[in-house]
Amino acid sequence: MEPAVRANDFHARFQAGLCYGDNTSAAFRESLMVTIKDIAHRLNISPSTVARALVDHPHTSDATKVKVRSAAEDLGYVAHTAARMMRGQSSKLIGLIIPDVQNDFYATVAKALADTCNAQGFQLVLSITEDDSSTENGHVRELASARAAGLVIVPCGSPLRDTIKLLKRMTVVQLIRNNPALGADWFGIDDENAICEAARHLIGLGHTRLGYIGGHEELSTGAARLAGLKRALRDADIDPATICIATGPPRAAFARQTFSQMIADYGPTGVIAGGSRLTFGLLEGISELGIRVPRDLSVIGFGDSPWSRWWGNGLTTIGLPIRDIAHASGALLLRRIEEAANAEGSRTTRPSLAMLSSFLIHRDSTGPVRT
Amino acid sequence: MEPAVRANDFHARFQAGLCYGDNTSAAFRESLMVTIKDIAHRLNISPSTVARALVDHPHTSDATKVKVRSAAEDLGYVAHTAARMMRGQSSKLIGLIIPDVQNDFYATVAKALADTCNAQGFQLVLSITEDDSSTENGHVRELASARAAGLVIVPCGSPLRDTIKLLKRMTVVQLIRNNPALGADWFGIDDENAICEAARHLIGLGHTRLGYIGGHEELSTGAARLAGLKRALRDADIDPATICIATGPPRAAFARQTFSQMIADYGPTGVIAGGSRLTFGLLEGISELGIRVPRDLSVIGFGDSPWSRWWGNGLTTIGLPIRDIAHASGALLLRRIEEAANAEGSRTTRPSLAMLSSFLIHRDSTGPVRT
DNA sequence: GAAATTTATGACATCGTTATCATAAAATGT
DNA sequence: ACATTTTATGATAACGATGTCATAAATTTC
Repeated sequence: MEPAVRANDFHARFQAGLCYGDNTSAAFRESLMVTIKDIAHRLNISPSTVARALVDHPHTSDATKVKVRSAAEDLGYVAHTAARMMRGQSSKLIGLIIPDVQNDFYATVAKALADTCNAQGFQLVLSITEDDSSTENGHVRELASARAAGLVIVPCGSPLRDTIKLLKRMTVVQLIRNNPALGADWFGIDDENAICEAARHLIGLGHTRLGYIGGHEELSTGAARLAGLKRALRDADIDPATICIATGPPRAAFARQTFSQMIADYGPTGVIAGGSRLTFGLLEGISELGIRVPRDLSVIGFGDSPWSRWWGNGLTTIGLPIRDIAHASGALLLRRIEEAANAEGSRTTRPSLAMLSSFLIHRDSTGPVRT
Repeated sequence: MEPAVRANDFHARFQAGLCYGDNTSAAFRESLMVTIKDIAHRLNISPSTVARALVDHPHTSDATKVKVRSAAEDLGYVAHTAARMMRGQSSKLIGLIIPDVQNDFYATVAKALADTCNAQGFQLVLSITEDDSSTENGHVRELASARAAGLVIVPCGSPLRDTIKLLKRMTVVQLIRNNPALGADWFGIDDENAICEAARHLIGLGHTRLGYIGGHEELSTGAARLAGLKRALRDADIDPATICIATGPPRAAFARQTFSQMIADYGPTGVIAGGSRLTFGLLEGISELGIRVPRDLSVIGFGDSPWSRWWGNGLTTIGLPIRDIAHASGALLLRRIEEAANAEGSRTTRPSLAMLSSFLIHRDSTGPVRT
């Protein structure tokens, strides 16, 4: 049915495919290196004056500004960010450290932050960890080395000590997951209530053979979501030991495998995913096994995607105000950056921890239990 | 007189007790500014020696290396990328300029390139244009300013002259869309054949009332895809004037609106989307109008997404070797960067243009025309 | 054991920009 | 017209790391 990606005539074409480029010789590369001194030299004025003219310094005559700007344009001058940065404390870089981008959840965050950065003259450095603490460390180290003005991070379960040490010195906003060791601001979901509500929904439909696939408990989200599940169970007088709870790496593959096993070993009538990537894996598993939803299984996904309503007759999901979180965290980060720049020294305000509510979106992947 | 507070003062202050244990006070911020001189000062050796020890220079004794490393670790030294960059030509930044990230298509590219960069010690700067040439220009300018080592770009329809001027000087690989004015390498899809194959599929099923929603013709992809459509029509002796062809901005909103109108005005029995975001909009339109697929309409999407098979009974799509393209373009970019670094000056190799084939994935959103 | 060689270190200049200060030129006030 | 302010410019010194050179120390060689 679905052919695997063909390694088509790629190589042949790659090597054969040539076109005729007119431009380019030694000159063009050197022209990128046009410096303030070059402009100064050409106009027979001092570098200082050129620098001032370029940044619209008040103590500069309009005539000079015009002259300089025109010469700069002419020579193709492009300011050297690194040299500029040397004088200031920090760069105009903002880091975004997330486990994944191929996911509406994080892609939305990336887009929102990119917008925020863009509007304020920052550049966004995208770092993907895949939840690996060592990769995470590498990214954090590089961002520290680049003197990033700040960063937004979805920290992995147990960051390396070095990572924590570095992050403590930087302007950081945590997203989704909260690691108190960082003492940093946090924007997240009310995870406990999110899962609690979902579980209640299933219980309300008569389901008692429940399955839950969530992220590791070492993740703040993993723990909170699990707590929410247990609260719902307690409230309904269901012994948690009688249902099937699985936690592990928050990846699609884990959910898919776990689900297969869960079906074989336990046979739940309702299942909840405790993460966006886990949702994806769960749906894959359901497709694979050809399970009829909601006839034979009720399903609730975590995080609403644009395609959620196209899954079957619509996937019931836990909707998240992810866009709000992303925008708010970006705005907060910028504020913190400004604070750090102005109030050189002690930070008075304490880390703010903000939690936004989720909202269950009822669609047709959940239904009353069949007897 | 006395220069502003220097980083070297950190130690003096620390010992004078001006910095208190609480990690949220002045101390931690300044400690990020630990410099090679600080290490040198503490060990009573010269900065040069410290620098050499840190980069494992051959002419350095092991004893010194150990001493220096330990002191660096101790003080929490983090190399200052910008300062390092000053001597070399270019930074360790690689730019990725794409219209969008909230899209499997581009998200996959971002992931692949991030991996490639990561493996080679580069950092990925993510720039989102939303197909706006002015935004694009801003991003390119900033990347030039940052002396990015190279960049991968999905150029927008008609880049500003300034953008082209800048790009010509940089190490660039174009993705998907090809702008010959840049004289840069390009990796793309065989767009013409992609759409041609799709159209033939519909025609083969008996459809003659066809709709096509594609990107602007000023986009190289828009033009090629349209050409493919027309070729299929010509081969089947269908006058292009008798079907409904719409081109516009490659956004979901455009496709959604256009589709509504197309249904009202023309009533096609088969429709093809000429872009990944257009596909999304088309599907939205179909949902909105409650059209039964493939009973009343056959649909072919552009670009296969993980959720494509979950749409209805499966969406027939034009599959793209996007991962291959992304990886290959990243690898090529790195090669070009290396070339540019070594062969200081004239570039001998000409821009390569590589085109990969798409593959139609037959699912259940296409069927024979009803009579 | 002296000369030649290798090895380790320090002093200094440099990358491109900008902040500081000093100075020159112009504008203002009396 | 002269003193005073304002305004425009230039010279210089940083920012932090590193490459170049010179020199000191350790090693080898005859």
